[in-house]
Amino acid sequence: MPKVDRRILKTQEALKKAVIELMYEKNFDDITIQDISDRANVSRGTIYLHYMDKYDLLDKLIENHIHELRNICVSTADMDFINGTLVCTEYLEHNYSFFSMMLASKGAPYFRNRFLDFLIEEFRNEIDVTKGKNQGLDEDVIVRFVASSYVGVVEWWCKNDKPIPHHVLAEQLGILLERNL
Amino acid sequence: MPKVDRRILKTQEALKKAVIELMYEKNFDDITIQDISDRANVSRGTIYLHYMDKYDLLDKLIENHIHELRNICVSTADMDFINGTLVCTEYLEHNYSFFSMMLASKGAPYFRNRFLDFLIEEFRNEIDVTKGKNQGLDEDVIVRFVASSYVGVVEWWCKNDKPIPHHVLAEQLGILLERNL
DNA sequence: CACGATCTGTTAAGTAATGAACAGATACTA
DNA sequence: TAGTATCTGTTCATTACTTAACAGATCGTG
Repeated sequence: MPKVDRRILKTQEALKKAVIELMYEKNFDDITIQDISDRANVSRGTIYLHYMDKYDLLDKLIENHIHELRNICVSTADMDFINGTLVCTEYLEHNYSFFSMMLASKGAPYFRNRFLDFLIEEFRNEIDVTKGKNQGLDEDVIVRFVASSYVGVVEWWCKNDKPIPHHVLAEQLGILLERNL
Repeated sequence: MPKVDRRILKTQEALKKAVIELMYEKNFDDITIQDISDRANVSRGTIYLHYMDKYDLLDKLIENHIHELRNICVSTADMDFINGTLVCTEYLEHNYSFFSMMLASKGAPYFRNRFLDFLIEEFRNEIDVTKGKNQGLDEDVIVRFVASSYVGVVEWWCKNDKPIPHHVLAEQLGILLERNL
């Protein structure tokens, strides 16, 4: 790892934080590059040193989180579903402002789909339709079934402002995943 | 005003914030330049672009706040004591982490004295021993009397974790100042 | 429609911050 | 005591960010 300059990390952090904050306040399409640079306290031109435009910035922001989740899946591959999911919900908890904004706000179907695709891809590695409880079922069907329910539950959790602690969420989701995979 | 580069403001902000945070955790003498640069997420060498050493940094930090308080005194010169003091306590409230750290921590007599000197200087402008209720009193005595009591009350307020809202503090201090000046 | 205002994306020149290195100071400890 | 480790203050070349300016796009309003 070539170790990136801390200035790069700082401005990118500031920009991402600014976007999240602004998305709480207005629709993404109504957010201007100037809004973002003002909020992040960064020169407007600097944004273009890192991103093509505001859509690219949002993209990278989303992609980062998906990437992190993917890493978590790799590192928890040998855990059971409850403990593996616990690591995931810890990540959700820790980045709650992002996920709740992306899932609870009306105008963000883009992330929901991106999240769903990621989960489908992950669960496809878990499923085995040649033996066990899912023998004979269609892989596409069962994968889609589980991924959709997972997104739905996380959506519910975010939209309702964390009605249960994240570790309880992990436990319950873990049980349900265990039952279906 | 030549308008300073926002990078300068950002690093100075980060450094000041870092010092305040660290002073909650340990004695100022035990804080190293490295601690500060690490906490502020700034390169160590950068500190020396702005300050001579950590004592200079602390000095400037204190001086900034005294300077702001002085400006407040100028801008409130034509208000009565209650409303004028309200603007001051708003400033205390807004920078509570700084003032409480500086006044409530054991090892910070330096700021207390700096604050006292500032108040003496300010009250000297207010006092008139040639007429009114203080006619015949010694200027040094009355100025010192009022300034000491002011510091004492603010110290009490900080050490006891804001036992009353700042505007109540302002009102009561205003009455007491009115009575003595 | 024309207008003023605002936003965009890009450029250029200047400035601040960076990481890495350095010798010297100070402190711990074996 | 020597040896190790950490901190300091400074330097240097490189990089990222800054401001200011620019023309062109978009938008709402008279």
